[in-house]
Amino acid sequence: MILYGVGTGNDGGSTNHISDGGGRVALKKGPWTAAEDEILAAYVRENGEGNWNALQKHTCLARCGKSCRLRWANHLRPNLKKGSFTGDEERLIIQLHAQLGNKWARMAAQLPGRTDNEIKNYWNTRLKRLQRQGLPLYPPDVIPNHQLHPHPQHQHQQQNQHQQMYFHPHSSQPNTPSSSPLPSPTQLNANPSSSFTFHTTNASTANLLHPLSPHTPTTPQTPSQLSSRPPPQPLSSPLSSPLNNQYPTLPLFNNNNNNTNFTFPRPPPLLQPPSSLLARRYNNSNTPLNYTNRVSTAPFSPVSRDSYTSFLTLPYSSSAAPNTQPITYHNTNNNYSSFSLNPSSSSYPTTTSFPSFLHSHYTPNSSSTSFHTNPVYSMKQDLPSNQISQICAFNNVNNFTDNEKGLHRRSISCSLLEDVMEEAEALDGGGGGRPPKRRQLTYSPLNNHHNNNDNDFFSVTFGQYDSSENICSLQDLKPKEGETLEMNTMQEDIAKLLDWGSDSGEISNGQSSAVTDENLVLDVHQFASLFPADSTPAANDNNDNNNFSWDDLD
DNA sequence: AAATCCCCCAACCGCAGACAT
DNA sequence: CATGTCTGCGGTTGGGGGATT
Repeated sequence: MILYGVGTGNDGGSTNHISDGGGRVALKKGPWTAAEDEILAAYVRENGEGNWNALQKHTCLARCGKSCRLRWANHLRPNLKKGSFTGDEERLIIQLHAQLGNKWARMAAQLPGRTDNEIKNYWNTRLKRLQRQGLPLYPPDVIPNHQLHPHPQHQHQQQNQHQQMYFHPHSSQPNTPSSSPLPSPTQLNANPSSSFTFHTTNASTANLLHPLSPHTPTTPQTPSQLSSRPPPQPLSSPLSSPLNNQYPTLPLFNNNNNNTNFTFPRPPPLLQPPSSLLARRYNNSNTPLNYTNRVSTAPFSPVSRDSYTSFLTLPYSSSAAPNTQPITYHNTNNNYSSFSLNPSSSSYPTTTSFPSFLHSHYTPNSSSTSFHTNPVYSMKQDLPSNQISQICAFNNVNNFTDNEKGLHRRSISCSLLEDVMEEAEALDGGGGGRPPKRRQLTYSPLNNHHNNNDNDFFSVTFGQYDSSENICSLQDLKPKEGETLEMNTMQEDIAKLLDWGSDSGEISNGQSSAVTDENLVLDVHQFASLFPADSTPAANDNNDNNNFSWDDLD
């Protein structure tokens, strides 16, 4: 293993050293650079999520696996929403916190595009503010779960939470809509195609609250949980028995009305299970990932993931793409959800279902390219660094032929269908213990990568896009047998550029997602140094094709 | 203008569970 | 079954930057 000395310590980041066989690898800590983001994003596109430690081993990225996972999950993965929480989201967070407590990951599962870290930060900030103001954490209508159902094993924790929740209960103001720190309980957007509506009618509340949300923690979420957790409760009020504390009734902000509708964007259904179920064990070997030991694509592969989330995250995809063919959502008798997928190509999520932030920059065009001149640079001014990679990927897609796009779509369709089938198996099998191993589809155009780079969609994250001979694949960043000398040189270059980027290109405050123009350009140039333009004719082909060129960055 | 306070948020750390060997 | 590894989660920290003094 080659030691990449990328951590200089003078960029705000520090280094760790881990033992790696015969040598020690300097692992960088601290803020991420745009160059590192690109490497990470390219790797995930190529190999899917998981194997975070392998990432460190097989790329030039001198980051520990945990750091990579965090960076991907919080900043780079597709369809992340950025910016402040909306009123609806804030309401939902409060509601979920009352129900779940500090289960940030579960809360994040209910808030498409939001990360647990975001929610946690939001809540902690809010907590401090309300404590300082002496206001209660919850509106009077929201009764925290643990207050409804104290459990002996958690009394200590509950007591602490109680103290948090009502820091100065006697000084709190009445939570009128104007005085409450919480958003007023106005009706949310009740687009029937993209929202749930809660009819919180007394005793039936729990039965509505709970089953409607496939990710509600007391609902079995995974096949393994199906067997290990109690089945959904029958249609009776949880209040009917003091022993039944599983499904609390939550008045949902307005108990003046016995029939209050509460609507919020529908969370992704079971098709987007907790990553803890699916992201595990992609590759436990120390050998470089390849296409034979890779786990099937959906839903964590870069291909399926993009389409998957944009496709299924209805509140966003539907608004961004009114013409997108609908998928039918079934709330089945057993309170689990399923989808009906139209296997026809017309129902496949095309670029029209891309996140809205892309639409301002990216115009789907079946025959030619768009925003190809300085795709990264031109986008960056409006987008945080975590979206740059997506732009690049979409940019790439737009450079492919219709045939290639067709292959791409079929691949994703296979992935989606694969998931549906798998989910059906899981639900049907019930009680089967562990979820079945994810099927490895026998055909996927992605499996042709090692044979034909022309189909290498997502490996082309940076560099030139339409030259089949010079595609800058992440594969090229991996040490290959017989390429030791060359790769060493490349890795040294990367190490240098990262080191150098740390010294000069990275913004000083370490807020890695806020990449400055200079920083980004420098980072791109750093990559340009790895892929000399003179070896890639297309790179200099700054002409009719509008192909990306390093020269364009100047 | 300088100092201080506070908010925000990215990233790290430790722990626990799942899984492989 | 024991052990090691990997991953995810929740708690915490620390720096940047705006607001306030």
